[in-house]
Order: sequence, then C-alpha cells, then structure tokens
Amino acid sequence: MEFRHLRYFLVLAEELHFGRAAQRLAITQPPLSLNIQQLEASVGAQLFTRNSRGVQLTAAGQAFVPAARALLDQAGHAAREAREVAQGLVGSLQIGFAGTVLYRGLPQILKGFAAQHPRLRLVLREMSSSDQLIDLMHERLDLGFVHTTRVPAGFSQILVSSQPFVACLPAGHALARRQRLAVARLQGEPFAMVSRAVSPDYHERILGLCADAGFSPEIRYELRHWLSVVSMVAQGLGVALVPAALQQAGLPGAVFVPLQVQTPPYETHCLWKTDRDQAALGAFLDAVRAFAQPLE
Amino acid sequence: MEFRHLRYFLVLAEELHFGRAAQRLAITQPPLSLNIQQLEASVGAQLFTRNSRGVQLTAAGQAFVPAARALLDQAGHAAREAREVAQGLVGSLQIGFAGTVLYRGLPQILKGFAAQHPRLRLVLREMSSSDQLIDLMHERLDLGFVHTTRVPAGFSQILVSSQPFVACLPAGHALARRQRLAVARLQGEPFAMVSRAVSPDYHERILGLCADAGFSPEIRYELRHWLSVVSMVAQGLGVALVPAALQQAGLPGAVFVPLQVQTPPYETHCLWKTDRDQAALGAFLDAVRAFAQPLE
DNA sequence: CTGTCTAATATCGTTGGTGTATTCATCGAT
DNA sequence: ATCGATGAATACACCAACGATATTAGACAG
Repeated sequence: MEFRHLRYFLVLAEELHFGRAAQRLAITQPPLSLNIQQLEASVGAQLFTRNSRGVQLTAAGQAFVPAARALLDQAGHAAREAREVAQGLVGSLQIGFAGTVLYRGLPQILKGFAAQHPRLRLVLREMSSSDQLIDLMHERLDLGFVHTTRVPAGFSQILVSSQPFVACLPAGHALARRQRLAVARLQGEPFAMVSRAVSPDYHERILGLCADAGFSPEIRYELRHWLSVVSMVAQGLGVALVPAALQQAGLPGAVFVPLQVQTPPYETHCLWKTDRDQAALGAFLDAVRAFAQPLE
Repeated sequence: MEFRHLRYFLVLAEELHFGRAAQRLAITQPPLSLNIQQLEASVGAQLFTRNSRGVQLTAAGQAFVPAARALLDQAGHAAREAREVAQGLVGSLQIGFAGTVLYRGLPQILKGFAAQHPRLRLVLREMSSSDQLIDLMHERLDLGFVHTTRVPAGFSQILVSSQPFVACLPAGHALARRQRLAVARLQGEPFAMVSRAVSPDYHERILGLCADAGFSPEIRYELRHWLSVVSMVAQGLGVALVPAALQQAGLPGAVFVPLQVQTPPYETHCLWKTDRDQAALGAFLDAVRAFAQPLE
C-alpha cells in the first residue's frame, strides 16, 4: 500500500468514474485503473464494483474510505507536528531548579515564556543543584537553575541572579533591629542551615563566612530546604545566613539584616548542555536572557 | 512521504546506526541515507543528528516516532478491516421488518445469527412492507421482512413464514368458544384493521375474505399496528381477522379461532436486491434459510 | 600521521509507474 | 439484430527513481 493509492482511491470514491477521477488527479485513466487494482490486491479485497451501470463502492470500499482519509490526514499532522517541534513551537522542556529560584526570577521567566509559547509544555522539577548536574549530563533535564559554581565542560550558562548573603534573625532577637550586622556577632548563636548533602556549595560558603569572622558556627539544625531554614528562624529557634532573595518568601517572624562585610554574592546560574540544539530550548533561553539582561 | 520512508525511519530510530538499520531492512546503506534525507525533506525538519558520536534522534524525530508507528499500524488495520468487511466478518446490515415478524421467526433468526457473527452489527427498523420496498430499492435497506406479494424485478426472496388467518375475538364473545368459525358469522361485527396506508396488501386480503363470505366488513377501527388491533379486540371493542402468529403475542382477553374455509396463507418473505453481493448479507441469508428450511 | 569506522556522494542498471494506443464489454439507438 | 458510443481493461513503450556498487569525506584512536 502506498499513499499514492490512497489519494487515487479517495478521488475515485468521490467521482465513481475512472475517466473523471484520472482527470482530477492529472493522470490518465489506465494508470488509475492499475493503481486501484494494486490497492485492492494489497488490501486483499475488492473495493469497487465495475459493471455496465458504472463504478460503485463495495461494502469493503465504503469501510475503507474513512480509513484512507484518516491515514492521509494523520500523515499531514505527523509532519506538521515534527516541523513544529523542530521550530520550538510545541514540545516539552524538562527544567530543574533549586528551591530559592522561586524567589529569584523563575516565576517571572515562566510567566513571560508561557505567554509567548502557549503550546510548549514546561515540566519543572525542584532538585538540588548536584542532582540537576547529574540529570543534565544524562540528558534527563534540558536545563537547570543551579547554585553550583563548578560547571563541567560542554555546558553553557547564564547568570540569572546575584545576591549578597544576609543575616536572618527572629523578630524579637537582640540584633534584629540593627541596620547592618558584623558576622562575628553571630558567634555562639544556634545556626540553621541547609544540609551539606543537599547544597554543598552553600554549606561551604557559610562556613567560609564564619571562618573569615573568626569562628565556627554551631550548627543546630540541618534542613533540606531553604524555606525550612527561614521557618526555623521565624519560630525563634536559631539564626541563619541566607541569600537576600529569601526576604521575598514573606514568612512572618523572620527579619533580614544586611551584613557589614562585602561578601561575595550568591549566584544563580541557568545551565544547559551546549551541544543540545533544541529549538524549544533556544526559545526558553531567550526568555531567560531577557530576564537576566538588567543584571549586566 | 511514503510508507517506505516510515518503515526505514522506525528501524533507524531503533538502531541509531545506518549500516545496521540497512542490514535489518535488507538494503544497503546508501539508499537508506537517501530515504531518510527524502523523509526529512518532506517532513520539513531534521529527524536525526549525524555526527562523530553517532546517530541521534532530534526532538522532532522523537515526536515523529510514535506518529510513524501509528501510521503503519493504522494502514494495516484499515486493510484488515476492509478485508473482513469483504468477508462478511464485520460490518453492518440495515434490516427492515413488518411488526408481526417479531412473532414469526425474526427473534430466532437474530439469536442464531448474532451468536455466529458477533462483530456484525444488525440495525433493525420496524417499517411497513411498502416503505421497506422503497428503501430496498434505494439501497437504504439491505434486506427486509415483508408481507407484500408483489415483488419488483431484481429482487430475490425466501419464504420465512406461512400461516393461515384466524379470527380474533374478545374472550367473552358469543363465538369465542367455537372450534372453527365461518367467516360469514362475523357479518355485522365491528372490525378492527390495520389501516390501508400501512399495509395495503393485508387490507385487501381481509376485504377479499369477507367478500368471499358474502359481506363487506364494517371497519370501525383503523390502526397502525397489529398489536393495536389485537389490543382493541382484547378490550371487547370489536373483532378482527389476523395472521395466526399474533396468538403468540399473549395479550389477555383476546381469543383466536381457526376459520372453516381454507384461506390462502398469509406469507412473510425475506426480500433483498439480487445483485447486492455483500458477504454480510450472504451470511445473514444463510441464517434465514436455516430457519426457513423446516417450512419446505 | 595513519588506519578504521561511518555516513554522504557518484554512477549505473533495473524496476516500475505513467502515457499512448488498442481491445473488450455493455448498452442504447436505429 | 446490427452498429455505434461509452467506459474500463490490456499492451506496450519510455522515462523517472529506487537500489546496488564504488568511492569520497570526516572524525576519531592508536
């Protein structure tokens, strides 16, 4: 069976006349007869009756009409969809993100992108930066929003957000009403932190900040999520050093105080395998760049 | 786009290696390369990336895999269904029937047939014999169960049921307890009849019977259905001459008495256009013949 | 730098699809 | 009944395109 046979068949099924059908198909009558015979042979059933009263569809032919139409339609659809996937108009992107990116631009990026590409499905998964790197490498993710500073070869990145660390204190804390705070004053306070396993990069940065201030923090709480850290502080159970973005979480009971020393900023990068040339990925990166531009 | 392209594409999508895919397809590698290029051109998108790290599906290619599979599957299904329709294994038959056939064999025929051909859909429509003839002529019906005696040219028939007329009387009627009845004794009684428009053939037969008995019946009730006639009688409102089959309707209050004179039997025929060679019709006719055989 | 592996390109032969010419079958008119 | 008209099937020739063989191009490993 060939698509040509289906096209010829449908026209003949409409015209019920070999001569006219052939004319409509811009071929002559003999090849049309031949093609119909071939189709009937490949289907294994007679599709038309030809007698003196003219050409008629058999029951099998009538059953075949909608099937043939569906096949041609579907072929067109399949091609169009593949084309649109190639152009990045439809498809799906697997995107990973570290929790804080929810307060560092991801919602804005998504909103702008979804409006422009309504048929592109974005699958978002909150993951630790390290897990994202693994999945990006295995191509289970198309793109990730990470805090990791060590970027493997073959990856490209865009700086999405760069923010200083700030102290996060309970509202009633003695230091909470200061304009600025020296890290050293947090010595002896019970620290809430994201666990090393989840975010080793952040972990080291906090330890480094404290070391610079001359002390080692007393880590009382190891949590698996930034919001848990802020919650802990909000309930008066400890203090923390967190990216300034967490202020926007809006948890009541937590106060954020800038640090006196100029700490190296905590950066969020958008990361993807350079050699992947998915059009949908390109379109999404445009949206990311549009958001990141003001930063530079 | 050709089916050949789809077959080649799917094998290559599995193997991701032109040489091996070509081997599986029992062709050499160059034509496979060419065919894939042709498919990509007709789809309008690149489906594979070929580089030193081997052959990979693009996003468009991944989207195209299930579509291609569906197309090939559907082509097979379409052919198989047409074949089965041609063989009479599946399909649908439009069948008309006069009301009384419900008591003259139709249920038995349907039961036997449905068991043997579960995938053949039977569409049954209760219609007057004359309407059936019209629809049979226009091929809106494949087959009809009629009482008409005048059969147009080009039709074949099978005698399904042949039964005498009997008198139908209210249970309390003076004549109801007789073993046999002369038609003449019904003179003056109020007759219930199926209207001429619905069943002209029956109408004339009743008038003929009465005429033979030397009187003209007083038609008090003209009804549109046999069961209505018997109902009328059952409620003591009149008498009727009906095919013996109506006894089986089992309406309480109606009594059936054979006639003394040997009336020509009232026959039910199964009717179809001779030149229609639907396999499903043939299968159904076999079931009808199996039922009708004992009659002969 | 060379050998190997893999896909693309070049060229050729053959298959098969289409066009032209003709035949065959049926039906209607004379 | 014969003849002519109509419409589909058949015969045959030609050319496009499909696939095979041979070769080239590019990437990578040793």
